[in-house]
Amino acid sequence: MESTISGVGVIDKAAAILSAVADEPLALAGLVEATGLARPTAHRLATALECHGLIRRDPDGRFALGAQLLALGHAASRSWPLAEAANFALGGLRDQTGESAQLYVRQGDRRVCLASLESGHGLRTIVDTGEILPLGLGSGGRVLLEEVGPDGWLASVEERQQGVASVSAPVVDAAGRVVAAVGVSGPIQRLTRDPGPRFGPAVVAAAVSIATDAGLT
Amino acid sequence: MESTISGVGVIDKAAAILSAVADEPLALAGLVEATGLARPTAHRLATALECHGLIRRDPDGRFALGAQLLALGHAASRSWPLAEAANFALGGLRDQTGESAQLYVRQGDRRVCLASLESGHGLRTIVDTGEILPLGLGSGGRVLLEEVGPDGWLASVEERQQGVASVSAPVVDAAGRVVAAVGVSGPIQRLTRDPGPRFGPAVVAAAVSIATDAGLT
DNA sequence: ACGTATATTCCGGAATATGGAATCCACCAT
DNA sequence: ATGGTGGATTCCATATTCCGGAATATACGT
Repeated sequence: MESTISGVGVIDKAAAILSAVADEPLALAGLVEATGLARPTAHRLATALECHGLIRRDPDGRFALGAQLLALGHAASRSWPLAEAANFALGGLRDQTGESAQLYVRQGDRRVCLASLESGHGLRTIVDTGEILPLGLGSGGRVLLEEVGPDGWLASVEERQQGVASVSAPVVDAAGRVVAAVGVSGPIQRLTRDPGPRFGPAVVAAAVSIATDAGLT
Repeated sequence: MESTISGVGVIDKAAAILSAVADEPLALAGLVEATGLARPTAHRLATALECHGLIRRDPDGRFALGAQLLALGHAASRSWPLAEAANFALGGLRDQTGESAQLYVRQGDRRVCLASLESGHGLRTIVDTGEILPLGLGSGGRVLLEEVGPDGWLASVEERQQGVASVSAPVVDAAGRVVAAVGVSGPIQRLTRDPGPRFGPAVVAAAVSIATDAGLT
């Protein structure tokens, strides 16, 4: 029976419960449907998670993500050397380009925003820390899939969102593995339909700077 | 055999691993010491959590909090009606008082910051969303312990941090239970050593407004 | 090349999670 | 009040799953 993905069944189920509940608060019946677990099992695990603050009950009694996850998320970004290093370099990148700058890491078949600084313009792209975006769409995602051009950067225009363009570059570790993607994004009006040549070099420089500052050498 | 606190042993252990790792990245040996688990058990559970992105390995191979926790933390604050309502009311409170404004909820024997807006002053208190503070110290924490004065607010001076004072009020649900604490905080120089009378009414008003907007009636 | 410290895997035994069925509860309509 | 319905919650025997001592592998320093 190799139906367990992590080697520990209970943890697979708990993770399934958390991501089911992450989409929207769910009553027990909804949780059962979303996870495929038996009703007593879903209930037992959800209440167990509730004991540890990973899940809470909303005013209607439905299961929702708990306060402990806020604390852990905060601690997670604090403990990430990459995020510390990035916040400095992203500041420079934003000031230099005048556009919003973000850092993404891969998480399974998606990407998570590790750090984000917003442009001062009224019209700007907004991505929150912790936000999830697809891997295949947008320059940041495709950089994480190792699709990089010969100049070390990759540009995309209206792939993920209408009217938005972006330029990203990989942050690589000593072994050459892509560990993150830095990028700037903004409206086509300012970035134009071919933003690569104009923003690429600055983005690549920021990526190198982040890798150095984070000690990936 | 009542050694299990949530009813599901594996979840207790996984939660212990997460909070151990939240303090600082740990090698397996450190994880064993911090949790009291057997080495193989700690390893198996940690790698299982790693499969789901709740834990990652830092460049030195130690266990640290994973990217999925950022995503879940973000989703958690999104799904919190209280946080939505608070961000509006906190803005008003900050503009009205000129000081930093925060919302806390209780999480076990601590409190977690659900939302935070910072004062425009150069000298100001800074608390991040997701940050953890003690329950017993500071007006916000003590409000969560139901210690409220007759006027509906509570002030504290230099309890938690030197030079800082704060005034907080409880957000109560329909049943009268305290579900959160709103407050303003800032340096004694501006708040004085008796900030209650000056800020209390505005804080109480914000608390009521949050309760209403969040649908707690 | 050797020794040490650490991480990782193995595997039999035993505690633990499982889920069908029964129970309880809140709410609504009669 | 009373019966009925849709949910959540608890029970419990069973088998599955997890546990952890011991063996092994790996990385690192000398």
